Amino acid sequence: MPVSERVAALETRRPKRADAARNFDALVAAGRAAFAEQGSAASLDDIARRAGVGIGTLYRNFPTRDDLIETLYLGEVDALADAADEVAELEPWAALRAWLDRFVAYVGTKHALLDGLNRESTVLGECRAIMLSAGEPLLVRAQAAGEVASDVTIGDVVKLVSGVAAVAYEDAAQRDRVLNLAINAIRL
Amino acid sequence: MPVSERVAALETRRPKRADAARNFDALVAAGRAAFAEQGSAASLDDIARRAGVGIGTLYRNFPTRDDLIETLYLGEVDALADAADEVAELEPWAALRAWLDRFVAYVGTKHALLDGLNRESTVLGECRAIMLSAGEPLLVRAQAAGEVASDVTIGDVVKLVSGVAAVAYEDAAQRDRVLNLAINAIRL
DNA sequence: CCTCCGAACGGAGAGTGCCTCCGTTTAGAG
DNA sequence: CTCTAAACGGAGGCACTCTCCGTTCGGAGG
Repeated sequence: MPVSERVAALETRRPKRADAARNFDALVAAGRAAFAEQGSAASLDDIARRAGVGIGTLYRNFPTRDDLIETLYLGEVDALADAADEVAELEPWAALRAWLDRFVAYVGTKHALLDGLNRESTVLGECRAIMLSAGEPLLVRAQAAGEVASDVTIGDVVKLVSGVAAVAYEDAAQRDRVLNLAINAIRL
Repeated sequence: MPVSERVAALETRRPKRADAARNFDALVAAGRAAFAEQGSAASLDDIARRAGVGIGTLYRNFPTRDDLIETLYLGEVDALADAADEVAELEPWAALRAWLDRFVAYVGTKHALLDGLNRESTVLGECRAIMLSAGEPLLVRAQAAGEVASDVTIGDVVKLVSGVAAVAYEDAAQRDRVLNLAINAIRL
């Protein structure tokens, strides 16, 4: 099943009545903005206010805080899966490396994604799986080209890189140094 | 200045009047227990209750939530600094590796420590510095023995390892695989 | 041993956030 | 245009953080 379909299958949340769909979209937009600004501590009351709907409406669409986060997360996973296609024409190692860099950059701005990566949840698990299957061909190709150890899995690589990407560094130079260290660790 | 003194210098919080000192200790013990059980979401009300003191007393000793966390953190840093001495007699690489393993194990159980590692704060900054100077000799020795690349700093190593230690893994095997990957990344 | 005062105590209450419940409104099918 | 099921939204209950201040008590001085 292609990625787009797998993502669509998870998007069953969006209601069909015109007003409800409008509110759903407003909530997602407000949620995205709030989490970007205030990190994972964003207040749901505040998100409802920004979206111009009552708190009740927020909770009807997203019964728990995690439900909302899951929906936001879905969009980000989607973007990451697209990135895997975009780098497909590069040389094997360069392609994998470029995707991982993209992953790191993405994770840096959207910190909520990282929290999600470690969280327990059916939807989030499926998201993780979607992302891993987007990256896997890149890893396999690099392994086939003899550039990466054959005993690492895409799951290992993502855990490694996401762990390193989550840390707060002194400065950009240290960040790059450590990130290089980590990514080169899988290289033969 | 030896580690014990640097730690002591940060312990100026503890009050001197008998009842106050008793309460301070009770709060620290309760805090340690609560954070161990419930993670970083532990409630301060609950901690005060466990310690058998009023919430007011908690706040007098620790004006903010972070003040309490800092104090708990201090004890953990202390333990890690001791660990560096304990492994000093091993071979250069083995000693560094053993200390990092200890670090990872510690961080695994006391998750609050990791949050602290990334947080902005004077006291926490000093704690970090204490921990780094405890680990540095081990790294330098391994570098002198030609076992570790000479251009990595102890700061880099700790960031790398703590990032990787913070991730939630599928199982212990994956955790070990990725951890090995990361630690061997600095090896020559 | 007693007095006394400033340090320490502790809990009521204000502020804020999460989430539920239910009376009111409204989209859109017939 | 009517009518009903779906959607709305905010008041209110509960939990937690933090402040404020009247009450208690440790321990120094007599």
